[in-house]
Amino acid sequence: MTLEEELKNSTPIPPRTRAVLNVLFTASWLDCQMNRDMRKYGLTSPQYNILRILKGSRPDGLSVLDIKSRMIDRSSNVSRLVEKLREQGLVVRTPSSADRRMVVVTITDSGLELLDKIQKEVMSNEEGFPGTNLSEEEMQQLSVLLDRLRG
Amino acid sequence: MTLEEELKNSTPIPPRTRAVLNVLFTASWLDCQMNRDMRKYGLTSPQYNILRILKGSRPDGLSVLDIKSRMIDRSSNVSRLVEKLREQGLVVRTPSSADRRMVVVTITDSGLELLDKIQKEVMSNEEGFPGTNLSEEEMQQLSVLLDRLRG
DNA sequence: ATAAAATAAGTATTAAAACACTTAATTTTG
DNA sequence: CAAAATTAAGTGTTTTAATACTTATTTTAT
Repeated sequence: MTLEEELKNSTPIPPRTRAVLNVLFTASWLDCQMNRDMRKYGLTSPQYNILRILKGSRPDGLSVLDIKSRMIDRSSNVSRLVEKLREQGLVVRTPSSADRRMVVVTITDSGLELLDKIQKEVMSNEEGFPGTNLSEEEMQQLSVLLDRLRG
Repeated sequence: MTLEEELKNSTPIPPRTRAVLNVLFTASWLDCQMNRDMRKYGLTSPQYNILRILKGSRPDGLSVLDIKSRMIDRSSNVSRLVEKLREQGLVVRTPSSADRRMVVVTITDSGLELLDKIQKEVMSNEEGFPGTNLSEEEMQQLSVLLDRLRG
């Protein structure tokens, strides 16, 4: 379905505007799917995002600011999101002894298990996620265009 | 700047995941810019979106549900957004005589003026918006890939 | 014609985002 | 070394989003 069909637009949209709207619309569509999928596991999509980041920085963990700088949506309030994850036992907060302002956040075994389970069940599910619509090369091409769009 | 640089990712991300993250990240970046620009005019980005939709459906206007179906972010609460716009005199709500459940929303002259002003000042501003980073063909190519990604 | 189902809009409530502000610790500078 | 500036994390407050629910109207089915 093209963007014009999705947005029921009668008049054709100029290419640049169309590309911008399409990025926004596709992201909203993806986020909606992700939130729906994550919900089953008691997570929101930014919470999932944090777990994914922390998995990649094992076993050291990351400070709150480091997490923030790696997040997709940088306007998120990381302190509160981390606290929610901590309540569920998915991460641990360790005050840093080197710099006592800092707190190092680490993913727990339980958090890793949940993340692996989600990635196994959801991300690899062809229906639940953008699957075989684009080839691997086209996926790469898409990323190149997006990287360049941002300048 | 590539996504890996933006997200400070040490390990390379597989193409499919990278494309998905890239769409989400780029959209967040765009939305952030839009919100910053719209703010000067007393609008949020979904409010701007509604004005843009209503401009395209002059002079008939649209029902609340029709607006919703044309919006980028379909989870928005259109009733309340329309009410905000009405308070600012940018749209008018007219109860439909054919179906008294329906309300037809129309953009006012004042709304049109504001929209034109924004599009003139912001959207055409090369700095303020994704400008010449991609050629027109590449913009089209990007849209084609995104349309296909959604299936 | 009437009861049941469906639809449109709006609202109430809860959860989350946005934004500025506070506190505590560290670094810089004079 | 001490005061000022900077940095890290967290909190308070106001908006906004998400979800389910309510009301009014219209359509469908009996």
